[in-house]
Amino acid sequence: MSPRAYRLGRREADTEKTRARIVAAARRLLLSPRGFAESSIDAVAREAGVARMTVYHRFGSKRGLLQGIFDDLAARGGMSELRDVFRNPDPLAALSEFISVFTGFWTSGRVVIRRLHGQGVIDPALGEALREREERRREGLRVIVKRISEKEGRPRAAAFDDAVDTLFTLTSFETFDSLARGKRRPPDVTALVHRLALAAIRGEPPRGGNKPS
Amino acid sequence: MSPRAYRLGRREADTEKTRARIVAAARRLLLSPRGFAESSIDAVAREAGVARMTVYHRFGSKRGLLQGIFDDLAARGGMSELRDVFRNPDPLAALSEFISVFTGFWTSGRVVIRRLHGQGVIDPALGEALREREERRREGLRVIVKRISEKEGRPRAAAFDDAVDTLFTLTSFETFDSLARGKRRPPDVTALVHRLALAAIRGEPPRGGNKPS
DNA sequence: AATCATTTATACGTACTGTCTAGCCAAAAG
DNA sequence: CTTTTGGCTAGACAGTACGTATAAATGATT
Repeated sequence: MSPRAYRLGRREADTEKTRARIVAAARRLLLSPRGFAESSIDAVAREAGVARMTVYHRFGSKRGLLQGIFDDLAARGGMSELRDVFRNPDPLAALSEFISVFTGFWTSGRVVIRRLHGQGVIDPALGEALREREERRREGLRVIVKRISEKEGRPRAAAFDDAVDTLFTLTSFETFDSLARGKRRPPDVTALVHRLALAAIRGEPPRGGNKPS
Repeated sequence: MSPRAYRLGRREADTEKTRARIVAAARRLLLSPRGFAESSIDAVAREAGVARMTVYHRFGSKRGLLQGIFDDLAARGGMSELRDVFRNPDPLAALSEFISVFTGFWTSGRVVIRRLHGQGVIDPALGEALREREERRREGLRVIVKRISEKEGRPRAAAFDDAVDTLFTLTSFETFDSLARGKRRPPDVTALVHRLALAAIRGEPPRGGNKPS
């Protein structure tokens, strides 16, 4: 009747290893040209050298597995550097670093992130989960923009949201994925985005009488 | 043996009607909250009041159906106005109109386009088909940027590709979809994008010594 | 040695895609 | 009017995938 006390102890390391193996296998399959088509739970389990049921025990569902992959990417992909960014006293420099960090992150898991985002559009629940994680990026940008406007003294009201949302868009994966093509390497993308970002926070109205109709 | 000559004549109108009914039904289902989950071929056929086999006869596969939906959107969504845009002698004004036309297009089919793009990421073949259709947008921007640089005399070499790709990104569905949130209506998005677009073609280097690291 | 959590093996149920075949129907061709 | 043609339909089938249920095997913990 009374359950006996039981801690995993040494076993915990093993279970973490299987979990990692599954995530790694899924990531590998997601990278393949056929992408999602090859990433059935069955295929992932085989690639990881594990039974199909184990995947369900660890992640509950395919959705859970995909969320696990994303979190794994975020953990490895240099997101930890964000702490340092906000320690920078110069907010404009912080913005620069912020952009660099995310360019790096998108680069590190480009194909996988692209597929995850795609699936996030198809599966509303997964999309919501991914969007939740992205909101931290927006929150970070709010802090930076606030500091900039305090320092430079530009307190226009609606302009604040415009600046934040614009920067959020400019630092999004989709923008990166669209710009990083042809001969343009990640640092070049960073430079491009940086220029646009400065234009966005400068907030000057268009001159020359070419108002959008 | 020798097949008799046969033209559809009046029947053609009927077949076009069924085709339209199927596309409309699919679009309707794609709009529903559950989105793709409810858009099985079977469900589409039922919604259109048509047999499942008919859908296969018309579109060949689910992929074909989705391509059909996209083409249908482009045909209805004001893409025809693009002709007029390029008749505008002032290239900067043309750019303005170009942005407006696409903001309008993205607005008109926002949810459906979002789901199609998502599926385009999952299904490489569909993705290629969609990308092909998008290349016309890039081509149009090349023309506009060329005219601008001729008029304003800014012949920097690499800057040309940068300007085109940046404008392509700024006028993409993803940018629109990211910016059009909260209280921001489509015209506001147009204005935001327009400002950034001008910054992009102006091509000034960032000042103030905040180079991206 | 008893207990517990992880992992496995196997079988089901359900849903969807895509193919095939045979047949129905109305418009076109003769 | 009769025959032909092509779009549409009906039903069955194979293949694949997700998710669930159940019982059992494994090996560390107590």
